Amino acid sequence: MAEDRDMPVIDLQDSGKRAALFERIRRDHSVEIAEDYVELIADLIETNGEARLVDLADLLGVSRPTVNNTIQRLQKEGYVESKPYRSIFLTDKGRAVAEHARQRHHMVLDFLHTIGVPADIAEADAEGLEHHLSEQTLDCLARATEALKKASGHGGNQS
Amino acid sequence: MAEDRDMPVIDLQDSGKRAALFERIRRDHSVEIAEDYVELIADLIETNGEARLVDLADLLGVSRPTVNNTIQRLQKEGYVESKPYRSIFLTDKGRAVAEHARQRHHMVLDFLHTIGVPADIAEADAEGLEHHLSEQTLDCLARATEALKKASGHGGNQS
DNA sequence: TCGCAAACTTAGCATAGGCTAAATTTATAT
DNA sequence: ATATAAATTTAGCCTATGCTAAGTTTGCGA
Repeated sequence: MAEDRDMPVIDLQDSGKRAALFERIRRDHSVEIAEDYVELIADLIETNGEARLVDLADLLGVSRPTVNNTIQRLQKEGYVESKPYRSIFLTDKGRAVAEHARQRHHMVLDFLHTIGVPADIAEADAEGLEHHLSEQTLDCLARATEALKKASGHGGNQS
Repeated sequence: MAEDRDMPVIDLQDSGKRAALFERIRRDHSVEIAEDYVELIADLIETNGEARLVDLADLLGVSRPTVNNTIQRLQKEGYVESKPYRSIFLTDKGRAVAEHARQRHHMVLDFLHTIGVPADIAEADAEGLEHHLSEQTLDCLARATEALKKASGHGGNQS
């Protein structure tokens, strides 16, 4: 009744559900960059005392104007604060996001190391994975990591 | 020597390495959509006998013109073939990508289920995660999944 | 067969993120 | 104190992905 054509076997009635998944992916993309920036700004402030545009550009591997653009967006969205020609600071919102991102990053990394992924590959993959984990999954991942550590811990190392 | 300013504590010498990670992320984005489309086209062909633009649009939750645009890009890049006003087919290259994507999808889903993520959340997260796993990590993930199944299932349902 | 509805395409627009080149501001060093 | 270098911003461009509205084409049913 919902389909006028030839009633395909695939679940087109449920397309709304499936579509929602992809919608989340698209939404996530806009958040990913915010997280990467904010996390990096937090790192820079912690280690350097301040976050300069030029350092962000170098570390992210993009041009200065690109960073400038993004910082202005992040400022509009309330993650960062900065006055013209001055360095960049996090808002409370930004700090919260950075903290959260860092936790996820560490957890993913810990997991990847535990399952035997070489450090450099783990670093690279974590960067991509960390933005796509729900709280639920993060939770389960932590438990699984513990389980695996215990399992391999007192028997020895897995190959 | 490399830094003219005040020699920050963070590893700016190594910014090239870090930048490369983010570069990969950015590159991945353009591939993600291709994979999603191609995977879905394969599904539709398998279940319906053909992949229509209108079904892709419904399932992806985007407008028809958007699908049309993307299909034209994918055609230029050699993943799909289609003549005007006709349905969409995969090239060999497209089929290979679809197969690969599907394998990763199943593996990620299997893993998430194994660590106890509820099915609907697993579906949603898998959609985001599956594009960011290197071969190495995929391999380790498969082994970890087996290990966890064995550990938790040795009284139960494991084949 | 021929009209109408569904499917597809085109046109025109918006936003995000990328770039280079050219201002502009800030900071430094002589 | 001021020229110059470094950092930041502005301007203008590009591509990808999204949208709506308005054409085309296809194909089905009366």
